[in-house]
Amino acid sequence: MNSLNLAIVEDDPEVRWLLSDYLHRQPGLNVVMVCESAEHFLAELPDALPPHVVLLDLGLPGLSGLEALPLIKQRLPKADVIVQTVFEDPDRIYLALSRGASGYLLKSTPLAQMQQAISDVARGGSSLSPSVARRVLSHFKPGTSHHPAGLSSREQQVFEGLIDGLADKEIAQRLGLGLETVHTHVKNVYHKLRVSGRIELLSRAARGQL
Amino acid sequence: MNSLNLAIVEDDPEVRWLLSDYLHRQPGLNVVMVCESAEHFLAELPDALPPHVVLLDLGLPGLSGLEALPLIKQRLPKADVIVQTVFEDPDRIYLALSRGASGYLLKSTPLAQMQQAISDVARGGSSLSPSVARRVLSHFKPGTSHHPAGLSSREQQVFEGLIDGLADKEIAQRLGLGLETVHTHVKNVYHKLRVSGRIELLSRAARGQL
DNA sequence: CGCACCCTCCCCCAAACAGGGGAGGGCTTT
DNA sequence: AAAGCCCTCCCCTGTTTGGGGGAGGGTGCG
Repeated sequence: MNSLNLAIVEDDPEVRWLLSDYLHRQPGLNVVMVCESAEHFLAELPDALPPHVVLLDLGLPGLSGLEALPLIKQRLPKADVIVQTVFEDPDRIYLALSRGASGYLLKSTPLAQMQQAISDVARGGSSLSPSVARRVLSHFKPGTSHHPAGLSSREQQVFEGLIDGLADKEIAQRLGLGLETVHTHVKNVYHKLRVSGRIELLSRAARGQL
Repeated sequence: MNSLNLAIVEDDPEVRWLLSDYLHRQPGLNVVMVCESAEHFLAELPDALPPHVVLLDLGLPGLSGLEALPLIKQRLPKADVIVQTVFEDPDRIYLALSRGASGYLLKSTPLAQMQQAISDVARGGSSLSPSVARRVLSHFKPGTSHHPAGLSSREQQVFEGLIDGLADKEIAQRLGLGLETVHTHVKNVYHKLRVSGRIELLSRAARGQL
């Protein structure tokens, strides 16, 4: 059980060689598949030892890594997929993570850290390159994510109160305003964000659509 | 410019000594403050070289690290704070990250990785211990978050309707129930999740506390 | 069998919310 | 000076929520 089955999916022959060569020599690591495309990987899956960890390049020709991810997770629900790429844009990161990637490493990652990441995910952890982690964390900072455009500064404050689940009355107290004033701002916020009310607003916020 | 000013806030004398001793010897690292409490740290800030990175223990007596974090970020907006703790619970992680932590390391982290983390954040990255990263990533998977325990199956369905921002009437239609029935389920969901109503429920969901 | 739990539906009522209107004062831009 | 936006407050109404009660039928367990 100490042997960890690893699959590598990477189109660049040189990188593929480097990776498989290095990782193959690591004790406890068993490189069971080395594929040049997601299609090959999926096709060869039934014939190979099921991998515990898949190292997946995002920039693949044909079926991209992003498209392949859900398919892989579907076939191997228990496997951990580490995504490896040069791309650092928030969209790709978000998509990869929401599709079940257990790690997101940039191609600049040294081989030793790559190996570390593999054993981290195998132990039930996750691994992110520092700059990727920074982007992920910025999602959690209220100041960064909750910034709908087009709202006046007062409306921003009222909006934050709404997100915090406060009643109009409480927002009024927090901001030192009259209830009716808050009511007006709230109505304007609804119009500008084109929601029908608090509940739709919060529901969208809960699902990251704001 | 190559010298990185570091502050350490840690109540355990032994850990404090270990950290400061090790980090002090690293080239390019300049340990400018070593404090046993957040209060000391804040008090001594004006007299010291402003740190670029703060290593902050969460389990401090008096002002906890979680409480101190916003204060530190307020005084040193450009500094990166790495939180260090034994705690691995989602609430604490979420709070620390939303209050601006640039890293979240468990106390089990080896000193060498600690140093790596410090230079990572100094370069504009972030660093998370693998198990923490896993929890953070699970936030991005839609399927994982919406599964509150203790709800009956009907209540689960009603709960999903609530998250989707539906009114009782709409939930009733979706599930083919009477309005009053939905009303009852909704009330039970509130009680079980201990929220005062839809708005608190959605507000918590929006902030990942559910 | 009794008990607990769930699902279903009903009544009542106070509070909050949504949406519509208006109105005065300030501020910048044209 | 006029127009436009923002902030402040007030009026009205109907609908929705939230919280309390009860009640009948189902299922499962000891």
